[in-house]
Amino acid sequence: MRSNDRILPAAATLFRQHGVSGTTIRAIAEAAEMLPGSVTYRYPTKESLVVALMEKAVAQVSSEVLAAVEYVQDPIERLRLAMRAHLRVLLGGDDAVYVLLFDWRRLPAATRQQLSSERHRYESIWDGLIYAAAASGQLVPGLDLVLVRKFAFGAANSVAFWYRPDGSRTPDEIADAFSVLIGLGALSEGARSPVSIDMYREVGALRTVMETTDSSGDVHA
Amino acid sequence: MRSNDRILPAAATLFRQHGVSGTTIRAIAEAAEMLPGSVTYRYPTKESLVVALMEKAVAQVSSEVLAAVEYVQDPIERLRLAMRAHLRVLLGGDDAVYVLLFDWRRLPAATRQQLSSERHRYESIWDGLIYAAAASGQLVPGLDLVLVRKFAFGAANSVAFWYRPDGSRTPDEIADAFSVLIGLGALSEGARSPVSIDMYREVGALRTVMETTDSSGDVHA
Amino acid sequence: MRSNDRILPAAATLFRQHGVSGTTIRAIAEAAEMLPGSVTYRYPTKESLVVALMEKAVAQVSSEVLAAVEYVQDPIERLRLAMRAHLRVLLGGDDAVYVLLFDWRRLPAATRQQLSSERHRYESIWDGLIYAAAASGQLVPGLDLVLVRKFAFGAANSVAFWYRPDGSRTPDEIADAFSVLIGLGALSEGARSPVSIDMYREVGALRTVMETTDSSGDVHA
Amino acid sequence: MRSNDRILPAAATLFRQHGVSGTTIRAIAEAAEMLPGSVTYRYPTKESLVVALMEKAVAQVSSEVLAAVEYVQDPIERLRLAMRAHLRVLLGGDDAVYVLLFDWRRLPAATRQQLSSERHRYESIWDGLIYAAAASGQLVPGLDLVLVRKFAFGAANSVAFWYRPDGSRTPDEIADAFSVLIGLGALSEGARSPVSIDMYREVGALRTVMETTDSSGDVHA
DNA sequence: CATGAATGAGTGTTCATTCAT
DNA sequence: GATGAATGAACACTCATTCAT
Repeated sequence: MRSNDRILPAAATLFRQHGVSGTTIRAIAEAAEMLPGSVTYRYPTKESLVVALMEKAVAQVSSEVLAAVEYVQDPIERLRLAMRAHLRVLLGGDDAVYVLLFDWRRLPAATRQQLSSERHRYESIWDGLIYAAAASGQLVPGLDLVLVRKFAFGAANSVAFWYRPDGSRTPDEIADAFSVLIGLGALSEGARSPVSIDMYREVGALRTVMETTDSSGDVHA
Repeated sequence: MRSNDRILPAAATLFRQHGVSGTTIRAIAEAAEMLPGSVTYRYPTKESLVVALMEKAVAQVSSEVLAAVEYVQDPIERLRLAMRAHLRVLLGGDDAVYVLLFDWRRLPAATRQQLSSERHRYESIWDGLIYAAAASGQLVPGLDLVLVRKFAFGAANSVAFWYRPDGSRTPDEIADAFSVLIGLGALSEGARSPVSIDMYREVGALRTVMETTDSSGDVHA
Repeated sequence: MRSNDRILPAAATLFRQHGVSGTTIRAIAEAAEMLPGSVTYRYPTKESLVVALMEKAVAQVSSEVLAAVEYVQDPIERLRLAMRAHLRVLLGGDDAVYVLLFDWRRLPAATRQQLSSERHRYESIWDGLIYAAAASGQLVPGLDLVLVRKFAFGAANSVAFWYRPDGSRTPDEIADAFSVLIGLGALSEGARSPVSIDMYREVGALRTVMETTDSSGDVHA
Repeated sequence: MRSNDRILPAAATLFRQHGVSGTTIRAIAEAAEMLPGSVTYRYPTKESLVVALMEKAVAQVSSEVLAAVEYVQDPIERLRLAMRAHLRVLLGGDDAVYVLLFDWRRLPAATRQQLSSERHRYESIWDGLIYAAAASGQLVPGLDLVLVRKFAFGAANSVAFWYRPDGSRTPDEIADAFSVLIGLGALSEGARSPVSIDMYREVGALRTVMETTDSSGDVHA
């Protein structure tokens, strides 16, 4: 039980960096300061390691999101807090969540099946939040809620591609901005007033910012 | 000159399904109805295949987006049409774009460097579109354009995770729905919610809907 | 620890027969009654195998030569005994020394560098022996010692090309004959010509003799 | 017939540097500024290339040695001139001879058989020279002539390992020194007079010389 | 004559996994 | 619990050779 603590984080970090199939048991063992045989001793197959990692990740993000909205009633506020919690976990340094996000599609079908109940539990949480917000009439009317949900998650999870801890915005600030975009259709509100000169500057700086954040390997294409 | 045509699509499809490191040259050769040595004859290394694929992908998506906006003046309409073109290419069956999107981060740094100029060219197209929209005064002033852009691309690209050609919505409908969500255009018919709010009463029902669209292996956790 | 003992001799024998680049890891594994992966497990690269082999060879020939001259004072006798020891090791069945001799030039420069200190140590032994003989005044003065040394080693090492264990002369006899040729010692029995000058009258007869000793694949062209 | 001129020298040079099995048809083609298929067009197999090369080499060295001794009668002088001619060809830049020397043992038995008549013709030349010298009574008495011959060739051919065109001795000078050592048993002659101080200097310099000549990849062990 | 696309056997090496210790 | 030697299938890649053009 002791070295378990070392294997899982080491595997998560490597999986995040190189993907599951791009990571070797040897590399995990080395990062965990063990021998390959010892890793296999605890996790008989590579897949079992992935499963353990994903179970841990979904449990963590679920509990964090639930805790965040626990004492709040307003549906929109609940969505906002949930988004904050989701991004906090995603960006907060736990590499396990990345694996859950970006290697899920490439897991063998059998493994996906095995993990689906945990994932469904987390998705149900969000389903409830979105349903409640829609039922309260505070979301963009007329849109397919399923589509809204997919867009929201896609955008939120893609933050992991470009977020850098030393950047200018905190996870909470990013989450709040996204909540506005999802929940209010913000761009459509208000008059089509001319933009200020300041905005030009910002757009002019856009490329520069992208160059900077891009060094982490992100693709915005 | 003849088999070149077969290698690239075969590789793209397999890369999309299993990732670059999860795809073997042998598998590509088999899919292209060749021998492994013949694949290596044309693309001396696996990486050169990836590079060729990405170059093709970015060239294609660039030209499609440029063509889509060519004869349109209104900046908002241009953005909306660009999003349509982007999603059309992304979802339209050319697996190469998937690779560009989802394996970029795991490419060796040297390879990324090699491709970065092409990618930047495409990103510049979007920068120009966004800049023009902002300059025309048709966007809500005061918004963080960088975040809006990241949100939009994250959401748009994530469609690739769950889109299925046999689904109920075309790429254009999805693109329009997204444009509406972020306030750029009118709601197209297909993007309207096919179900009433009443349907969502039971969260359990929502889950069923998701399972259907999700079976492609997407994870929104 | 167990199979290590089998890999090195197997590799030495094959390297000697087919050269380093003409020998496959698979062939070595087969000769050592293992699987290719097991050979690579112990010697991660082919080159590391060559290095290990050469290190072993030079250590062995060094210690044998040093042991042979240990209790002898006369510089000429020391040279004669050293030549005996050198040929004994070279011809004595340890194929590793062959590799050291005949594949050295084709090793990658980096590998040669890695091994050069060991080789130099052995060469220094001979330098010392030659220097002492010269200093004792027992060599013909005025000779180019450098050329003598090169001649001696060239001739001695070339014995490996044609020597056969089942031949009529022992390594010691060959060594003594060479010592006589270059004026270092008395003629041993075995090195005396087994045939009279008369036998050479017919050059055709000489050819027959050569063919017999030459069948190991030597070329004197 | 035109590009033949390019293939053979290119192959010889590469064979010398990396050995026959260490040289690829691709590399030869590249050095000859052709394509791999074009090399195979002229020499259907790699082995046929080796055979052509060796035939050329042995023809050349044979004719040069025969020409050198043509008008000379004295057996010892004939040996000396033959050694000069042999070394001149060996060191004179024609890489083909190297192949004949150092890869002969590793040729397939069938190929060796195919070339043996040419080789035998050259060896017979030397057999005649040595026999005549022995019959004239001018060689070291009592030694096995076959052994003398083997030593002489071994020493002479090993010069190729360390000779450098920019060195301090010409091929002819080296050949003459070797002729003395073979033909006269020079070291045994004369009184055992003390060596001069100059000789110490020379021996002291031995190591330095070796270091220098060694950079070509020679091993004297 | 020469090309170069294609082959298929083979290369050195990797890797998840097993198992005796 | 943990080790590390050993496995054997698989991997990316190489290579001499073939052959239609």
